[in-house]
Amino acid sequence: MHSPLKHIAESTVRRLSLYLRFLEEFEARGQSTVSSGELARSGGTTSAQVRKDLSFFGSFGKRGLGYDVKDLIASIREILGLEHPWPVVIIGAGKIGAALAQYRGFTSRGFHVVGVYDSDPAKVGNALGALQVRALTDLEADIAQHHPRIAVLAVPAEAAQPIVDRVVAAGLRAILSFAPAPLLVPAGVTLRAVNMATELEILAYSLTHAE
Amino acid sequence: MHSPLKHIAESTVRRLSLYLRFLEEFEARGQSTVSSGELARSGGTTSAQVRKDLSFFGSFGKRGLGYDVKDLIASIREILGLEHPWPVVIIGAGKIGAALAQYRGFTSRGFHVVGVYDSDPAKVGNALGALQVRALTDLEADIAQHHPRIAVLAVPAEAAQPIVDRVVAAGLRAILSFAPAPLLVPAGVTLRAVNMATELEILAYSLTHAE
DNA sequence: AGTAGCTTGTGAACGATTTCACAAGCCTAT
DNA sequence: ATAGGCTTGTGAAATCGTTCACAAGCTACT
Ligand SMILES: NC(=O)c1ccc[n+]([C@@H]2O[C@H](COP(=O)([O-])OP(=O)(O)OC[C@H]3O[C@@H](n4cnc5c(N)ncnc54)[C@H](O)[C@@H]3O)[C@@H](O)[C@H]2O)c1
Ligand SMILES: NC(=O)c1ccc[n+]([C@@H]2O[C@H](COP(=O)([O-])OP(=O)(O)OC[C@H]3O[C@@H](n4cnc5c(N)ncnc54)[C@H](O)[C@@H]3O)[C@@H](O)[C@H]2O)c1
Repeated sequence: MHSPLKHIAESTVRRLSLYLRFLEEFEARGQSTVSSGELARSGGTTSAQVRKDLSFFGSFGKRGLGYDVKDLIASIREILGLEHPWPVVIIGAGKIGAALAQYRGFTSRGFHVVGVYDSDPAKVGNALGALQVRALTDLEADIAQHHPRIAVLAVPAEAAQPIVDRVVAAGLRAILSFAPAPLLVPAGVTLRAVNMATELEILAYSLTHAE
Repeated sequence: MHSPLKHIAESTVRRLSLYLRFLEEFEARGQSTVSSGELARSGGTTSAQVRKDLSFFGSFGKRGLGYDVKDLIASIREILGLEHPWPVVIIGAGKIGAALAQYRGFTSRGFHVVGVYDSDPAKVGNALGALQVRALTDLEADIAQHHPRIAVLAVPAEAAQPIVDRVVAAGLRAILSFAPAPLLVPAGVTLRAVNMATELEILAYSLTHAE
């Protein structure tokens, strides 16, 4: 695998994550090799796209044969940085925060929720699966102790920016926010925002402008 | 507003949704006009981008002055198709389905949840805010009666494709899926998939490859 | 009425991403 | 050992999306 000096497009990284999912399905079905064409068909893209995406990081296939499923899984996991687990904190133990805290789809992919925090004393101590909601005041001390690498924000929009500032001050460098609020982070911190109303609005647009 | 014969990029539609949110904040603060530059600053983009995005749909501003906040809100709402409410069904009343069913951020933007469905008899009848979970067997009859336009899927991955087939057969043409499964829809149906593990994996990639 | 100061709307330039197309390479069969 | 059939890896071309840069147009002021 070369070290990618070039900047890699987000769309490429997103597709690698998709390929990984399909490869795991191929593996579960006992298929030992896969061609770029098969992978493309599962992912709704083209074989050239699959090969180009991989080519940014190295050369993983055998001409005439395709890719070894297990090897390619290992390679993509390494590219994405998934060879080791990522500890995650969730801030906001409301409806969506509670759902995320108990989501097995995170754990199974190596994202371990090490803490869930809420500012509401009525929520503190509640059990969420194996976890207990902790007081927001414990956040900094817990971060110093457990070194989570990613923060997931599930607080109301107006509470989001102060929380971002706190987790950044505490040393976190990656944030996934579900709050529909514009958030500012300093350079060097990656922020991703999932906005579900926007997703529905894109669907509304597509229905409105369908022929 | 011209009828956009040209295909509009998804990134443009997504930004329009964002602009709408900021415009509503400007309106709430009593600001009556806004320039493309101000809008750009809120949205983390450039003034040229804002103007270009709008220009695909017509000409909404006044040179030297900017945009009238109320007028632009109305125009963007019309572009996105938000002048009328959109009835939505949610399928799967588990943790994430329940959170979505009670999410006020949908209702406030014109997406009305008219039904929540689950195949588990133990869940049927449960209250979710003002709604009651209904049996999956009621789905087709309810769709015929209430004509929802959008289906939100919050069922386990392996249940997702059959549900997609059912809602498509029942006439729905837009689906938002939270299930991490590759889904096929016929031409003419828009499917969007939100994959939270992928979001975290993109963050893991960015942390892994940070200098 | 004319000027100064802003801001829009938009072709054209640029940059990024996707698609094309094919040489290179591997496997099997003869 | 060679041929045939496949599939990769990758420059080059094409397409798509963003940014630039400026003429056109509005308001306010004199
Ligand atoms: N419910 C959904 O389906 C959904 C979907 C998309 C986005 N969201 C967004 O996610 C966020 C949470 O939504 P929800 O439905 O879970 O709301 P909720 O009211 O159920 O939960 C919010 C939680 O955050 C806690 N909180 C408030 N301020 C806090 C702070 N400063 N620090 C820590 N915790 C704090 C509250 O005590 C509460 O427990 C909102 O921004 C919402 O817009 C929700
Ligand atoms: N919990 C999360 O935070 C989260 C986040 C992202 C994605 N997801 C995905 O969303 C989906 C639901 O997750 P969840 O955590 O809510 O799981 P869950 O087990 O709490 O809920 C799933 C619900 O779907 C119902 N169901 C199963 N088969 C069905 C069918 N054929 N028709 C209708 N209902 C059916 C079940 O009875 C259950 O109530 C899963 O695909 C999951 O991967 C969940």
